[in-house]
Amino acid sequence: MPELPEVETTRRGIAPHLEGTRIEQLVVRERRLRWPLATGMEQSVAGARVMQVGRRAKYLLIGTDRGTGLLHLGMSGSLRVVPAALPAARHDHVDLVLDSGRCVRFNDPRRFGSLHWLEGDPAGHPLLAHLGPEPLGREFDGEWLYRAARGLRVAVKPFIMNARVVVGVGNIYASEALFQAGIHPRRPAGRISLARMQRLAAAIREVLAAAIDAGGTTLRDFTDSEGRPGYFRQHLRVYGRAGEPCPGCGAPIRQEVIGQRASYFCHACQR
DNA sequence: CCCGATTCCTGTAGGC
DNA sequence: TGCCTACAGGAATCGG
Repeated sequence: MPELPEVETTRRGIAPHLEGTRIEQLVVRERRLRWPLATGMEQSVAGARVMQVGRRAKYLLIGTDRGTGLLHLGMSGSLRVVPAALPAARHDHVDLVLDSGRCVRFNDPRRFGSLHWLEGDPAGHPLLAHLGPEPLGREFDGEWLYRAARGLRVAVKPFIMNARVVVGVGNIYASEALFQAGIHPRRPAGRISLARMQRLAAAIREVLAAAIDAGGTTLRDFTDSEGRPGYFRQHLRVYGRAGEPCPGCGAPIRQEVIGQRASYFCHACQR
């Protein structure tokens, strides 16, 4: 399930293969992704030289001399760097065929991913324009969270998963960060003190940074650009551990649905 | 504006 | 063993 650490792991894996190369061809086998691929995208992309591979929220931005590829992995998407001649497998929807003889291959069984080709400033695109700060960036801190939460009654877990508040925090890391901060996931966001929001912001940063260091979390699908899983799963303290003892106090970890998402927490340690 | 519910999709796990 | 159903989840969008 690609969240920010998995997308960043993917970015780091593909960037050295893409930067400085030319995209000879865009091969599309399936246009029906989260949004249908624009007709004519193949013609727009062919021949573009990749300048840099960036990331904003969970989007990868492939910056070229003639436009920007905006790619989202959805929840089951992955990118792999493979020889261009390797036969495509099931769910291999798109190839970026490079002049190096390799290609970057997008596989996505559930097709929640997306690919757009942007000409002009990517930041102005509707999908990017209203995003909140990067959790590992300078403008994100407890004060930001505290201010954003004024007057809100929504539970803090969906609050931190809202991309207008802060980007990149998905279901797994939301549960982990709230556990680390000692905050109950159902607590109304607007009823959390500044001091506790500072703990929460620190926890979000720490959890995400540690997950990036581990190459992301592989629950089922996720692999990096060379097909390897991430190793953060073994560091998860509450996610997916319903009934197991809390690492803090030993009480059983609870699983409840909050905001239509499975949430894991310790009723004793998180208030 | 706020917020909960719904929607897209398919592989997998669990129940019987 | 095999069938059927429920569930997983990012995030846009809808409805109240």
